[in-house]
Amino acid sequence: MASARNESAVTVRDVAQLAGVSPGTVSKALNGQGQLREETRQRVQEAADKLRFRPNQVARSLAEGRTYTVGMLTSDSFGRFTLPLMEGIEDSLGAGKVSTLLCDGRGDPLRERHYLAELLNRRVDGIVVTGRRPDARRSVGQLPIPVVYVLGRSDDPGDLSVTNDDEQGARLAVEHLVAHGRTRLAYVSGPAHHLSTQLRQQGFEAAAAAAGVEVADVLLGRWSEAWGRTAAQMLARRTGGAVDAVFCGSDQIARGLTDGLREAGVRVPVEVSVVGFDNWDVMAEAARPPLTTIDPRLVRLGRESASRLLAAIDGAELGQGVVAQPCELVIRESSVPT
Amino acid sequence: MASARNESAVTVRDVAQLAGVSPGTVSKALNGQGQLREETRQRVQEAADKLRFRPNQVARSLAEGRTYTVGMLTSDSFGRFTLPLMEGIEDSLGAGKVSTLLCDGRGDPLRERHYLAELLNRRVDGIVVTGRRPDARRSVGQLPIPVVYVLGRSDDPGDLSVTNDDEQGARLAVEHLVAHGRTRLAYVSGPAHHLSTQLRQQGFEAAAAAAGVEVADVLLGRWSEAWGRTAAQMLARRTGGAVDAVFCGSDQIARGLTDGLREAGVRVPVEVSVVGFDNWDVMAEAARPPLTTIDPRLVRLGRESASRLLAAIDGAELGQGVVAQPCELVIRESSVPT
DNA sequence: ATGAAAGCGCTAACAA
DNA sequence: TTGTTAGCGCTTTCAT
Repeated sequence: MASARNESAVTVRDVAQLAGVSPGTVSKALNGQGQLREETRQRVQEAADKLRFRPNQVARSLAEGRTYTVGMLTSDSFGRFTLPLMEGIEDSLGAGKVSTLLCDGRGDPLRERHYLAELLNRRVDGIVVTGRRPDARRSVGQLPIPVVYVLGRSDDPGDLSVTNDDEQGARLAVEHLVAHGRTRLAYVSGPAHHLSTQLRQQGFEAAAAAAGVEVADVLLGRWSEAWGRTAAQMLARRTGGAVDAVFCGSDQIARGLTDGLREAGVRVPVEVSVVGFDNWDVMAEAARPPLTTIDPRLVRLGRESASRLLAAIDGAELGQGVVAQPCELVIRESSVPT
Repeated sequence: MASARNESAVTVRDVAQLAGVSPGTVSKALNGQGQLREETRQRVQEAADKLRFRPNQVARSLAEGRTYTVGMLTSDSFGRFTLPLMEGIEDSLGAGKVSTLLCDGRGDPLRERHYLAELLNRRVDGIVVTGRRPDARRSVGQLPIPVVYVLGRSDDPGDLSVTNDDEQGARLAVEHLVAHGRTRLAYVSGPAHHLSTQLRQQGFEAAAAAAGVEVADVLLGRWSEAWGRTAAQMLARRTGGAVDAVFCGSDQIARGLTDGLREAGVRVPVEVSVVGFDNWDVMAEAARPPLTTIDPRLVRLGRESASRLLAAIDGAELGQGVVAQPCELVIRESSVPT
C-alpha cells in the first residue's frame, strides 16, 4: 500500500553506486564529515546532483537523534502580535537550518496538551510558546527539551520568558513628552487587570515623578478605538489645559483619542501631545496626525527567543526568569508641536 | 555525542517486554491494526501508559513512508490575511492528525526555492501555498506531492487554486445597495493592476447593469485609509446626490471614505451608503458608522484548501483550475439608512 | 582515505 | 491471535 509516489526514491545507495563508493562515504562527502579526498567528495557531489538526490531528512533525524525542528505553540490563537514574532523566530531558526512546526493552542488547555504531546512525539528539538500580551500564562511544565516563552511570560519563574520591557517603554514615552515641554500628563489604557496595563502605568508614574511633572489623569478601559474616543471626551471636558499630553496603552486607543480630541476641537499635537504603544503601522500611520508610539520590537523579540532556544538545543544553559527587552520610541507627528 | 536528553527513550521494545508481548504486537495494539485480543490490547495500553511511552513519530514516518506533515509556504511573507487562512488550514489538518511545517517565502524566489527543497527533503505529504491577495503567483512547478494554492492563485492552470469569488462578492454588495433603494453607485478601490481590483470592478459593473442602476463613478487608487479620505473629497465635491452609494475595495478604504464623507458634511448612510470588503473587524467595527462589508470567508478558504489537500494525499484526484468560493455579506450600519 | 556493519524505533508481511 | 523477520534511508563507529 504505502505511498504510491515513490518515483523519486533516490537513496544514498544509488548515489554510492554511481560514484563508485560506499554509502558511508556518500554520507561523509555530502555532510562534510570525516577525512575524504577532495576528488572523491566531488565525484559524490556530482553523482548526487545528477540523480537529483534528496537526502531523506526523516531517516537522517532517526539516525542522528535530532530533528532540526522546533515547535511553535501559540497560547491564545494567532493574533496580530503573532505575525512579527513568527517572522523573528523564523529569522533565527532559518539561519540554523531548523524548521518550525506550527501549533495553535487557541487558548484551549486540552488542545494545547494534545499539541504538546504531538510535538514531543515528533521529537522536536525545542519549543517556543508565544502569547499575545505580556500577561502570564501557565507553564507547560518540565519537558525533556528546552522551552522558551515569548511575549506572554510563563507563571513558573524557573522557565525562561523573553518579553518587551513595558515599564521602560512607558518611561520612554514620558521622557519624550517632558522633553517637549509637556507637564500635565494623562495615561489612557486597557483593562486594569492586564499586566501590560499595570506595567505601563508603573513606568508612566515613575517617570513622571522622576521628571517632576504632574500625573493629571489615569483612565483605564478597553483596548479599543471606541474607548479612546470616549476617553477623549472625558479629557476634553476638563477645562482648558488641564492635560497637555496623553500616553496611551495602545495605538488603537491613541487613534480613537486623537479622533475624539480633534472632533472636540482640541488640536493635536499643539494643545495636547499623544503617544501610543505598539507601533502598529496600520493604526499609527492612518491616524491623524500619525502617531508617535512605543515600538515593542516584536520581530527582534522573536529572533532573540529563537536564538536562545537554538543555543540551548546546542547544549548551552537556557537561563530562567523574565528577560525584558527594551522598547523603542518612534516619533511621528502626534507628539511634536511644530 | 548525539542528544544528551535520552532520558525518556522508552521504545516499543520496553513496552513489549513489560506487557509480555512482542514489539510487533505493541505496534498493532497501539494503532488498532490487525486482529488482537481485547485483553492483550489493554495490557499493552497499560504498559505504554505506565512507561509514559511516546511513540517516535520519526521512526514511524520512516517505516510508513508518510510523515503526516504538510508544508505551508507563504508567497509574500505573513500578512494579515495569512492568519485566518492558517486557522482554517489548521482546522482541517488537525482533524487529520497532520501537522504544519511553516515556511515564510517573503516574496523572495531564492528563499522560496530553498524552502521548497527543505520541505521535499523532509518528505512532507503535501504543500499549501498561500498568497495574500487573489492575484496570481508563479507556480512552484511539478512536484511529487500534491500542492494547493490558496487565496493567491497559481499562474499554471494545471495547478489547483482555491480562492474567494471577488466578482460574486461585488455583486452581493451592489444587490444589497440596490435593494435599499440606491441607484447611483460608485466604486472606490485599490491599484488598477491588482486582479482583485479588476474582478471586483467587473462584478460591480455587471451587477449594476443587471439591476439597471447607474455607475456614477469609478475611482482607483491605493489600499489605504488616506486614499479613502481623498476619494471622499472627490465624491463630495460633486453636486448633491450625484452618488448615493459607494462600494469600496477594502475596509480600509471604506473607513477612510466614511471619515472623509462625515467631515465633508455628508451623512452616512442617510445620504450615501457605504459597503466595504474584507470584514476586517478592527477596521469595520471601529469605523463610524460600523461598516457593512463583504466577507471573503478566509477561514473557510483555508479549511477547504487543506481538506482538498488531505484528500489528494489519500489518493483522491486533486483537480485543477481556480475554485472560487462565495463571499458573504455582513450588514452593519454604514449601508442601511434607518 | 574508504568500506563494512550495526543500529536509530517503528511497521508490515509472513510464519507459526 | 501473536511472534519473527526484514526493512525504511541514513549516520557512525570500527576495521582496513
